[in-house]
Amino acid sequence: MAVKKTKPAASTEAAPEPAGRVDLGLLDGLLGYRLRRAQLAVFQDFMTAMKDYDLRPAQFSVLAIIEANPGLKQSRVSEALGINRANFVALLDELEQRKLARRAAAAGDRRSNALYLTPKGESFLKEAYRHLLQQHERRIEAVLGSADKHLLLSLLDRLTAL
Amino acid sequence: MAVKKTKPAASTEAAPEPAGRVDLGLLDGLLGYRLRRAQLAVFQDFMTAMKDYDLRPAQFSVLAIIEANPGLKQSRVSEALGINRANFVALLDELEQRKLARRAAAAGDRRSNALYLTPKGESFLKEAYRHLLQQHERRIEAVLGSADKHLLLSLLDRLTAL
DNA sequence: CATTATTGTTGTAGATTATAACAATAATGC
DNA sequence: GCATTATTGTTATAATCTACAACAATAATG
Repeated sequence: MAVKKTKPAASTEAAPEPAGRVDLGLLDGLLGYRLRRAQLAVFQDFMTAMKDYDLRPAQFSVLAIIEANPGLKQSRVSEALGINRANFVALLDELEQRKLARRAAAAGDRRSNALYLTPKGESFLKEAYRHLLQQHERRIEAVLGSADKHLLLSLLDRLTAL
Repeated sequence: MAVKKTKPAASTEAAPEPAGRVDLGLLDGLLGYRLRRAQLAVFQDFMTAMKDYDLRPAQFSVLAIIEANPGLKQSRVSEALGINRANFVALLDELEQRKLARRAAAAGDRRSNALYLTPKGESFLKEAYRHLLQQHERRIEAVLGSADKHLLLSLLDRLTAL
C-alpha cells in the first residue's frame, strides 16, 4: 500500500517524535484543571506521609472532627465532611475495628450514635498529626512559605463558597 | 438503666442539639483539606455549567489537549493528562462514538493512533468553552477577581511541583 | 395516637483508578 | 539479518468512591 514511499527525506529536519512538551491549550486557563492537579499532588504527598499509619485523608478527617467535637452524632459528622451517611458507615466501622473511634449511645435519642475517640485513637491522631506536620506540611511550606500558604488558604475558602 | 434521671434541667440553658457549627479541629490548618473542598466546589460548578453539553471535566480535558496538539499519539495524550492508558481507551471510545474525536493511523508507527478532533468536535469544543467562560469562569471571577485568580493559579502551580 | 421525619444500615449501581496480561508492532544488540 | 526487548492499544479485573433506594427502629408532630 505504499505507506513508505522511497523515503521521508525529512522536510525540515522533522523532529522524530518526542516533540517536546504538550500544549495544554484551553486547559491552561481553567482554574478547575490547575486546582485538580495541585490537589492530587498534595493528596499524594499526604498519603506518602501517612503510609506508615495506614491512614487515608478521609479517615484522618473523621478522626479530626470527632476529636474536636466529642459526642457529636454520627449523622452530623458525616454531614460536616460532606460524606454520604450511607458511605460513612463502613468508614466508621473500620475506625472502630481498629479501636480508634467508638460508637456510644446518644443521650436522649436511641436512634443516634454519639462518636468518640478511644484513648488509643487520641494518641494515634496526635502522633499522626505530629508526623504530618514534620513531613507533609513541611514540604508544602518549603515551596510556598508560610505567608503564601495562608494567602492560598483564604483564596481557596472564597472558592468553596461558590 | 437510668439514662434520663429526673430531668436534665439544663445546666446553662443547654442548647438542645443543633449546637451551632462543627469545629474542624486539626483539619482547619491542613492545606489538603481546604484544597479538596475548593476543588469539589469548582468541579461541581463546572459540571453544572456543562450539563447541557454532557461533558465531564475529564472529557473536556481530552478534547482540549487534542485540539491544541492535533495528531498527538494516544499514549501521549493520556500521559499528559495523567490518565492511565488502559482507562483512556473507554474515555476516547465515547468521544469517538459521539463523533467529537477520531483515531487515525500514525505516520511511521502502525501500533499508534494519532488523535484528531472532527469538525464537529472542533465547533463543539469551541461552543462549550465559550459557555464555560460565560457561566463557570464568570462565577469564579465574581468571587476572586481577575488579579486574585491569577495569583491563585501561580500558587497552585507551585504545589503541583511538590 | 396516627402520621410524618430522622437515623443508622444494607444493598446496589455507576464512576474512577490501578494492575496484569496479550497481540501487534517497533527498536535494539549482536 | 535476526533474536530479544520495549512500546502501544486493548481487554479484563479488582479496589475504591460516590450516589440512591429501601428498611427497621425511633423520634417528632398535629
